[in-house]
Amino acid sequence: MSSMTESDGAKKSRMPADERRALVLDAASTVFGNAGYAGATTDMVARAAGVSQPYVVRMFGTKEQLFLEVLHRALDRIMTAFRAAIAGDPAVPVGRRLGNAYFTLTADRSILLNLMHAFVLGADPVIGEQARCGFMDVYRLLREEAGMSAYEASEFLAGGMLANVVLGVRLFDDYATDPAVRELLGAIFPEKLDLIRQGHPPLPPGTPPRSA
Amino acid sequence: MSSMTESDGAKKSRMPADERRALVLDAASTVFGNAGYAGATTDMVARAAGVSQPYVVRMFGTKEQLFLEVLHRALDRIMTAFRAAIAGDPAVPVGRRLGNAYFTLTADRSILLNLMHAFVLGADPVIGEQARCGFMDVYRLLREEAGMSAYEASEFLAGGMLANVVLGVRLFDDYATDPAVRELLGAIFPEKLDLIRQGHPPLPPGTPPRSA
DNA sequence: GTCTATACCAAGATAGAC
DNA sequence: GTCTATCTTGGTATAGAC
Repeated sequence: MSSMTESDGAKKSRMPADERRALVLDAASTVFGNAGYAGATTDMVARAAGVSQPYVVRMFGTKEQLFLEVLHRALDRIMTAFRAAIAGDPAVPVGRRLGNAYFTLTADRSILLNLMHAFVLGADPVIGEQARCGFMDVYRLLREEAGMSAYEASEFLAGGMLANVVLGVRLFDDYATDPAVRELLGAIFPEKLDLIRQGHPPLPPGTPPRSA
Repeated sequence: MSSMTESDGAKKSRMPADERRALVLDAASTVFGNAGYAGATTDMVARAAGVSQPYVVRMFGTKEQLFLEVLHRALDRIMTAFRAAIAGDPAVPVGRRLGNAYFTLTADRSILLNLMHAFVLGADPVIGEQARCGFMDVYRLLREEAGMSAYEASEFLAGGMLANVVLGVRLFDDYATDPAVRELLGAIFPEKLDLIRQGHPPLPPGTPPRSA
């Protein structure tokens, strides 16, 4: 709870800590998602969040801790979305429900991209450790909570990883020009293609275009 | 050809340019594979290759160009290995042959890891572009040269991406301790597990253990 | 062909004002 | 709670000797 009473109309003024924190975390997710852990700077994050660079460091301690928070939030979102899917309509098969849930997550591509950045940094003593744990947590959820077999779980994960790579490599940018791209996207996201065609999916509403 | 005549017993002395260049490129592949493009430094590469930092810059112009060479070499290795597999024994199905070829590539994990680092950097104007092209080149090879359907190709790619992630996140390090890890690896690399168990595969012979 | 020395800049983090 | 100013480190790249 804050002691402030003035109305905050998206102002530059001060706001409750939790709120600003969430704002910066969102910005960090986007920036890290695009540039990766090492490629991103705390200054990029600050700019994207509209605050000063020292402030983001102050809030999260270090750049590494900030990334870890981004990573954990991403893992949380996935686990939560999957659990909701598992608890969903029993008329449709779990795999299908989970696939839909995953596709929905795609709307904010930074979630999946940060996972990938972490996954590929397994050599890092701290990030790598967290990445391993997170990855296996998802696998265990698939096996134990969703009731998938080892084979089904690995097939599901494989599809997810391909989707992540397709998001990461920005294949959608070439959707219009390259027929092979269209064909591949159609194979990866069956019956989602109509959504994709409408420009809906991995180009989230609130994400400002940002290079490097 | 060099004008030198002295025998080079892994000496610190000068050697033909091509040879040193290949040496540095190998080192760069390892270092970039572990730390990623931004996370790696030209100094790490220099150390790993046993030369001075300015020299690696001199040889390749910039860090970015060095990474691009590493990336292209990785793509080359894959395309070459796949084409060899396609031309292989017609008695065994193509998908099987390609899978085996991919598993063999796994012996030098830096090849696959650098691909992943590049794939997830699609937002980068130059690396991203190369990554997109390389990715689609592989897809087209699968479709046009290997004769796979769009569905088969995407399934194959999905399995490959999962394998890459498993390499990146260093799941093999937990092979002994975590039963879930063993189960998953068994599902991903069927009938390769005996090799894995012997410690053979993604722990290549000549790669010095390197953290960060 | 390869090194040493170094210029130069970018980035993370700290101090302290408001 | 948030900023400005700044210290410090580390990293790319250049100059030039051997």
